[in-house]
Amino acid sequence: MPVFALVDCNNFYASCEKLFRPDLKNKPVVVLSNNDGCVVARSPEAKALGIKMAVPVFQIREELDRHGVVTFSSNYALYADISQRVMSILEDLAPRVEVYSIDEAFLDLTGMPANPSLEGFGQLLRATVGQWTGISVCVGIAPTKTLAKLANHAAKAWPATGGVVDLTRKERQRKLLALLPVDEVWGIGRRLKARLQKQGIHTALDLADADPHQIRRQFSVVVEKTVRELNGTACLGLEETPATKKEIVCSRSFGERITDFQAMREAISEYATRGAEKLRGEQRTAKQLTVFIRTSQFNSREAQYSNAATLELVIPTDDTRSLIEAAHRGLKSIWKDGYCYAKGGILLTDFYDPYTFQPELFDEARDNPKTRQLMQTLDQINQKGLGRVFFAAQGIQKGWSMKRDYLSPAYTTRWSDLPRVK
DNA sequence: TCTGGGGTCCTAGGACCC
DNA sequence: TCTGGGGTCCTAGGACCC
Repeated sequence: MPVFALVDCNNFYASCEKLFRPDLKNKPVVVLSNNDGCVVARSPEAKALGIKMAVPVFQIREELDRHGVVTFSSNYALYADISQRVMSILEDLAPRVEVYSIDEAFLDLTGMPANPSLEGFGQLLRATVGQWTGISVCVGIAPTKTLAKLANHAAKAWPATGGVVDLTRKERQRKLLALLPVDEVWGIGRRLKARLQKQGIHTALDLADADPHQIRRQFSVVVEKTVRELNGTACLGLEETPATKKEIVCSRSFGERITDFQAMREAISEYATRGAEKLRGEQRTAKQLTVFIRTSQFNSREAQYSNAATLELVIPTDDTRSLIEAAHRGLKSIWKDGYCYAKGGILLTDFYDPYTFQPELFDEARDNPKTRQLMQTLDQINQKGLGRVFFAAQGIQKGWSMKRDYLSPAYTTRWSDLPRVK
């Protein structure tokens, strides 16, 4: 029987911020999304105050102030760095690891001796990660990934479990499933919940007991697999090597609304540049680029407009200049004056390996060793942080760039920001 | 005034082919 | 009168995840 463990960091972003601020111990802390828009992480103290996940900040500003909640803008570089430390500890302790997201990993514990118990092993993971990084994690153990997710949920919800739940036994599985609403199940979101409820399926156990064939007919193979996984049949395996990306998106809400073409052109150039960097990081080239712009979907009093243009490049490329140029052409074709734009971005698709693309006979091949060298040099300079080199099209003023009013220092990635011990 | 960003997978329907 | 059927590829849209 396969055995999976899901290790999930508790309140990850909020915990990262607290690591370097001992003065915030026992204080409520929240972390905001890009642009300081919504709440995306809460410390236990903030949860206890009843602050909800994903709520727009402007709606609870007064509440945050009243309770002295400390707010942080997302500091992605910091979280990624801490995440790496946690993951490398897991990789040392477990035979096979799938890094599933910035704050969770699946482990394959199949064949692991039951002595010390699986639960004991879970405790070892918790203790080691806690001691070496200061991040607290919970562990769920079960014969399928979907059940391991639920076990982890239980470990978080009930402190009496000591942060580890072993759900390898059938009776325990059914006992837990009966307690959980169906939308706690991995893969069941808002829409599916509503549709399932119409059929009298309310708890995770109801879903486990549904007929898989009928579920497939009425919903999809995905939901069918979920039903089987809830019954202990593993349909999803451990994926150690990350699948190669099929698309890359760079998109942001603007700090201030954009109304003039020149500013939008700068923003789109910036996204095309970021996209090209990501592409080179993945060692891929792209043959398609989509530009999109939109007004705010939340403001019903403003005139609404949203549009996208997809361009085919002559040859697949990772050259920032070609991608900026294509993005400009696309933007020009969809731009309309007179709207207050709230968001824009680019999407790269149709990927190839560099060097392996066969151009058509008359394609003009701009992709040559010199371009490649130029881009490499550019990336190296920017990685070293020697004062960023950038394209004039990206602009200098950047009134549209995102709001990050409560950003913490780069404690772990910038020398000048290292925390001091007095 | 102020509402995230980056992904994946599946399905249905149309175009096209033999 | 009666106008195939099956396969593949593409795209748009829906749903979900963290």
